[in-house]
Amino acid sequence: METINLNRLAYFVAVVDAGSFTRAAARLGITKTVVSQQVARLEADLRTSLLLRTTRRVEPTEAGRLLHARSVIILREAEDAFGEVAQVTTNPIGTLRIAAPNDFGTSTVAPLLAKFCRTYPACTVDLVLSDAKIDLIAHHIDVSMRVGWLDDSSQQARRIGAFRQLLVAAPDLARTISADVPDNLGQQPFIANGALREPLVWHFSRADFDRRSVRMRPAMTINATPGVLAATLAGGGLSVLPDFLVADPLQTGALVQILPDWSLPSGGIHAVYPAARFRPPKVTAFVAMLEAEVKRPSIAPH
Amino acid sequence: METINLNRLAYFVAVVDAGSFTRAAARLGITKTVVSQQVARLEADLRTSLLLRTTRRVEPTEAGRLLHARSVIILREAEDAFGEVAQVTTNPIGTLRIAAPNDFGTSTVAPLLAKFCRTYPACTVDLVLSDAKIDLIAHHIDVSMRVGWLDDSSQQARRIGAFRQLLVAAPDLARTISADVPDNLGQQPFIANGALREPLVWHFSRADFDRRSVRMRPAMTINATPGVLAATLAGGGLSVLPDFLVADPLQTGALVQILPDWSLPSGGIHAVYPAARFRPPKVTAFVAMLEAEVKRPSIAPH
DNA sequence: AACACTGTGTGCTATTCGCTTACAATGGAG
DNA sequence: CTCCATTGTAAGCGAATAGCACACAGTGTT
Repeated sequence: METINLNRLAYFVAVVDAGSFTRAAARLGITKTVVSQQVARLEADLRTSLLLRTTRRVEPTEAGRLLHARSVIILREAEDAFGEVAQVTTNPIGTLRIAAPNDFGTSTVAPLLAKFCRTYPACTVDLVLSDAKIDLIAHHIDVSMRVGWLDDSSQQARRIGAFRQLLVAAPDLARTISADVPDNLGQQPFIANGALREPLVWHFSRADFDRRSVRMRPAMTINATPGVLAATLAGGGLSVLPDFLVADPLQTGALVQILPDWSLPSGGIHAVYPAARFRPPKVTAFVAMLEAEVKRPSIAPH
Repeated sequence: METINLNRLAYFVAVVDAGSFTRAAARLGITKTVVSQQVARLEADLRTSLLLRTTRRVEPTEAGRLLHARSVIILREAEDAFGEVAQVTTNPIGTLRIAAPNDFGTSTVAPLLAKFCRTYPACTVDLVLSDAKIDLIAHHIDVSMRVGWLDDSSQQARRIGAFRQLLVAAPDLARTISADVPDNLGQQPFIANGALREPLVWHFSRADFDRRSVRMRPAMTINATPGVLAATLAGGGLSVLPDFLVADPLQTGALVQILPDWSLPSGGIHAVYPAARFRPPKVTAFVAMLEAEVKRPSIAPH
């Protein structure tokens, strides 16, 4: 069957409800000519007279009454549907699926979710922790947190903060290190992070001009950052860890920063969105909250 | 709120159902370009992304899933509504409201209704008997039977038959009338029909050239034709009655035709429709059946 | 009988629909 | 890893449609 123009239903219903083409046109904000024409076309499409017109009165035929009753329902449902969509597009509401790497997700994102759910009670959150790069669209991810360095990607991303990488060790081990330049660090036991692209070579810099590259000697390799942290806390060796993971241990003294005058390359914290024309408010709200959290002084670069 | 183009819902739903713009376009019989554009406009209207597109996969967003679920319902309801209307427009179905004058309605229309309802079981009939000319539209009349002579009217009419007017009397009275020309009929007792425009002056004609006009002398005036018939059967006088009313009495001998060589003006039997572009099949079916009935030899002009 | 008002027919313009062509992106095959 | 088929989108174009202003015929009221 050929498809029928649904928009004309609204015109037709308006005429029946108003009991007049003129009033319907006024209500719709268009000319009565158009209303007359559109209804006539609807009748032509259906090959039915829907309205019997006098210059004085407009009465629906049996078919007209029938169609009117059903069209009213249809139009109200459509309006409801659009209203519901409008809710989603204007308010933070619905299910927010966040992807994050295990370390950052556990240390920073997960603690924030409680506050987020409290602030936006209409939102439900799904946090998907995974260090693998997953297909945002296939997994219905609204926003993916990426920590480190973005490879070229067509997806839309926004840098919401940065993190420093800190060379740390347990206090007992740290005491044995007296050097104030990175050159000889290769002799120290090092816990390599197998999740990084280049876990062993580190580029130190100081005061914008002093640069040293050091190749570490791995005492052990662990392929997940939280594992590296645990081994480091246990005194297994030096390691390079992001600030957001070691902020607490450093404050409590469970870890000590080695060579604090030297810095390692900083990485970015990014929110990556699937390619979409419009961003749902739930996503914007969450990213804003996370950005504020990330920029809190406790883990901000000094 | 501004109105949203409902037609685009069909495009959007087709894409979600097909899981691909290309397949949706094929199914809709249009180009994928159009589908892409229409969905994009729908998204612009709603200021929401409904679909996340890859060249490989199309996934609906949360808003998209929401809208899809509701749109499917809306579209199916619309299709149902159109189907129901199509029923009414293609089959004799629904309520048929017929207006007819008391005499013709009682003598001819009413007896036919049983057959009509049997032939078209999906039809219900409302027969409105009234000698007054009523507003077809205001009373939701589908077809009005008019017997006699149509005055100028903008409404659509169709002549489905004719009737003769017969000068009749009860047999006892008829025996006292020996004249074979109408000239002296004015001396006979006459039962005038007050429902006619000119109840007393009658124009007789014979053989295409012999014409006489006679003014009758009313022994009584009755303003409803069935009453005139009753009084005539009782021997109250001569009267002029339509053939469809006196067919039976003439056959049984309860009435006798006076001056059978002379004819009185014939009138038409008309079906008058309210002004409408399309005629419902129930109306067409009824008028056809009535026309066949009217043209049956028993009451056809000789 | 004059009049206000209704719905419709008629030109006319702006927007939209739909097609063809061209192109960037993506995932699979070799 | 490269080639290639396929997908969705952009651009340009012609046709159909929506919408307007205007004029007009019919109808009920004053």
